[in-house]
Amino acid sequence: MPRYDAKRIEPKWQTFWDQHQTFKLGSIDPSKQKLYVLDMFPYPSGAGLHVGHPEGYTATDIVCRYSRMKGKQVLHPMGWDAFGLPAEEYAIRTGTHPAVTTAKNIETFKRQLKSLGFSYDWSREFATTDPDYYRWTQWIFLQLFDTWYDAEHTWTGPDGVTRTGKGRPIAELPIPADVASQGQEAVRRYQDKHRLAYQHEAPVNWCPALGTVLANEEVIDGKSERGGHPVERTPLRQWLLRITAYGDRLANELEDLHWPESIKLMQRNWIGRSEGAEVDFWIGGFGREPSSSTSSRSGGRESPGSAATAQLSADSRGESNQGAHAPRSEEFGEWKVARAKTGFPKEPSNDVLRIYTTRPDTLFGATYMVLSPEHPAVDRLTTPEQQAVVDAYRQQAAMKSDLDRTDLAKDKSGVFTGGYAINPINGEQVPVWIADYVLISYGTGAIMAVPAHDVRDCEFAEKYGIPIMWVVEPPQGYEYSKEELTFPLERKIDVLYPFTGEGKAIHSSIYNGLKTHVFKAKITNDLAENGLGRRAVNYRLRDWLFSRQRYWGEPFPIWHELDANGQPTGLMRVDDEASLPVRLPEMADFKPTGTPEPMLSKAPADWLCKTTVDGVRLKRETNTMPQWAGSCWYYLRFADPKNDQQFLDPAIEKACLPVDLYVGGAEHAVLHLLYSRFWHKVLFDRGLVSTCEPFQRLVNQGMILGEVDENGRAEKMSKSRGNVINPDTVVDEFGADSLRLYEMFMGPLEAVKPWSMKGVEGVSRFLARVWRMIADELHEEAVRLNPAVQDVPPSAEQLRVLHRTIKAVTNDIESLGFNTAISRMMEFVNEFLSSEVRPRAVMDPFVLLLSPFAPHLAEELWELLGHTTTLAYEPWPTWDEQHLIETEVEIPVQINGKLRGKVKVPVNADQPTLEAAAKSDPTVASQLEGKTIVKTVVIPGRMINFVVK
RNA sequence: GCGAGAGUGGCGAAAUUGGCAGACGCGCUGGACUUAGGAUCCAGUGCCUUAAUCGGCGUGGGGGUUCGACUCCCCCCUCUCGCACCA
Repeated sequence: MPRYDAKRIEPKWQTFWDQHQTFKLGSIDPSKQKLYVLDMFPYPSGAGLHVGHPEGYTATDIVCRYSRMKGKQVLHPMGWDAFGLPAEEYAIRTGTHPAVTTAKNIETFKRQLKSLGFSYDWSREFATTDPDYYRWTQWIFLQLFDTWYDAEHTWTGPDGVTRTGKGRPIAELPIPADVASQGQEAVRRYQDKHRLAYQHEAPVNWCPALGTVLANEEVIDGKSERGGHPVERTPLRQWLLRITAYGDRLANELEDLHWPESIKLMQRNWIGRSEGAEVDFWIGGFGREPSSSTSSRSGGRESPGSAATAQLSADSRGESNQGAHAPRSEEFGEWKVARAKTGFPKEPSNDVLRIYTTRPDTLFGATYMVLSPEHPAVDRLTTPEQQAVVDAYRQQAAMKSDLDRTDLAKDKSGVFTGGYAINPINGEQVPVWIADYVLISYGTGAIMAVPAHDVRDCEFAEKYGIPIMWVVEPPQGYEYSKEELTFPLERKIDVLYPFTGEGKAIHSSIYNGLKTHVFKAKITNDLAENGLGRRAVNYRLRDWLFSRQRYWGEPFPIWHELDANGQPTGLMRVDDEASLPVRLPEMADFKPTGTPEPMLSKAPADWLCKTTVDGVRLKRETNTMPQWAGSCWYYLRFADPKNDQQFLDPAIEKACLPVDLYVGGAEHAVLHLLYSRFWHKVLFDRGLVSTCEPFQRLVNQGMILGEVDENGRAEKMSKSRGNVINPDTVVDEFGADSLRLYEMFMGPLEAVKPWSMKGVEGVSRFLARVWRMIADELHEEAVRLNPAVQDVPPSAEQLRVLHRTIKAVTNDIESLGFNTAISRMMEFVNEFLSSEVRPRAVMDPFVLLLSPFAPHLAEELWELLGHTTTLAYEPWPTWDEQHLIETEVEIPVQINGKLRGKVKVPVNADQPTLEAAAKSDPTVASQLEGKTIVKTVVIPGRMINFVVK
């Protein structure tokens, strides 16, 4: 009994909290302050809890327990992100239904979390796989399906900021007259094209072994992240969510969030907004008069500023080709005149190639164009002579995954289509190539190539002997250093390299001499005025591929209409709200179909098909949603988890949201955290939530590495390295309080830190010392107070130590500096263990300070100190500066900035007193001997410095 | 390559606005109590020098600002993370 015994104490209090529902949050009182503290809920894997989980969970638990004692209403829930591939993979191997595996894993996780004493309100627990939850996931999908993005709509948000662009009900989508005139079906198809949730056919990463498409981030080096199976590119009709519509708002509204700058930056980069211009290059009725070849051009390589480039000035080049292509030049002139009248069309017409560029100021340097191999104009442009190579190249490109295509270690490749286009700014003919370094999914899928001022274009032009034309003069003093030729990676281009910076325009006709940024604005304007171009914004962000061919995910609440032959018409119906959830059908066979046909296509016919009352045959959508769907909105449901009338009561939403503190790993920086923000904004636009952003403050806990090895290095924990620490064994050996305290004591929450079992022992010893400070360890039979704990008034020094500790611990918790908070409590204990008398008036508040960190031990000691209720809602101790005042302080004495001694002086000693005291110090005196004091710097109560010669 | 962050004892780490570098813990050394110690307690512990003081050197390296720099400025090195043909 006498020793500190976590095994006895911890289950006792865990049972107590359960039975008393100590941490259940009832209805919210709007007059009291609320605090919503959220952990990223775990995927309940078969491996059980990892020591990384309790790191963030302990941090939030400390904040919650502290905040409750400060009188706040704390919402602190926990649940399970339980859909996903691992359970389904396990089902394929063993035949165990994913629901069974999932339930078992949740049970393990819950037992483990409970054993750590976290103060979750377990009455709010749910899993994303619960039909009562995914019912509303499906419902939110229907909201996305029912929404279109009105990019013109201007409105003012709750923050007073005026924004442009808002999601609106599809019923409010204006239908163009020509569509409306074609009847109801045309209108429906038009609407379907504008929904935030839409279907689109595109090449995707298809993994036959896993039987599903994968997101780009789930594919590594052309193989699946899970299992290392090959991934193919296959065009498939898939569901996409129009996240790109929200690109601007997702980027801009990061600004005011209390998030780590690195995460904000990652999101901005991921969204990748760029500004530039779209420009139409004229191709006319191409194919009639293929140009002889590029060799007719002055195909030599020019160096910057050489005579060769001057000779290729816009005018002379125009003339040199005049003869060979006179008819086309005339037509071009006519086209240009027409364009000036009609303006720049919304969609590119068939007689142009529309390109996107961020450097319209380099238009005069465009010596060729590149289309992505999938570009629809390739067929029209390709000449008969080039048809074979073009076809071969396109086929080869189609086989490559995105990752293969973007692999920098590979050479650039491409083929000439035989076709030419005319540069609208100078009437020059430029050859049109196809190359897979141009992606169909970005911009317009076509570029103007300016090898003099773009690294990639330069490499390509070098390889294929395409002329290079300098149109930007680098600023004075710019050095054409050879090293900058390095691209990609270690490969050198040793002839010429591009200048990609800003400078002054050359060889650019009337624009010569303009600075880059001025030129950009001016030419964009000029192009727009002549209907040849327009300002444009692009994003690296792609629409979110939202469907998977797995079983273990949310079914879509969507039906496809079938025609008389049983073929889909492309028209859809939705399940009405009352019929949700669309439950997963029971299935016995989890083997992948082996084709891109979704698993659910093997579902029973009564689930798959039905006929409407008006006789239309319908077939269910058989894709399921990705795992991210459930985690996109779980933080909302926690506020109102049992509501079976709506996904979230608006009054409760206003009272509980947004999340005030969100803690989790940085690995979700551009996935979950971006997807959630997107959904939240859609829900906001549709009036379903009242804030623009879901997570006010975000903190990323740092990864916990394995123990430092003999080389002084620490590596990631992994099964293969055999350095994984199981929280269960730590709890078993040292107790939950020790594990919690250790994980907080290791270092700053956000830092990457190595594990140390010795360190756990250390904090465990500290807790034993706390126990000994208050409990009587010498008494063998019963738990008793240590005789040193007495009902006597504390000394001034004891009060000083107490109040210093209260102040430090309070401030440290506020700033999430848990490691230093713990060290302050250690100092307190070191102090009082050597004290014969430990006044109860000092021990009581100390136990309260300790309670957020080591709640089991604290409750036990609180009881031992004679209290009869839980300390969970005891007022947090406050400090009084009065007690912190010291009468005497030790002041460092420096000579020329070097510490030479220390003197004790009264705290309010004036400068002369201080100087005299300092000079009386023997060491200082001897150092000053024979020297002149030139200056004396005194910071009262801080330090004194003699400057001597 | 681009972007972000970080380099402090043997190890994990502390250090308000520039003001005593190394709090706290681990480890180590010596001692006490012990049949025993992986329990507990006491003392010491940045490095060099010293019997001990004194002294000298110390926050990745080099320069600078200042009475005074882990902290601010410039250059360089190393490590970690993220992105990686987005025109």
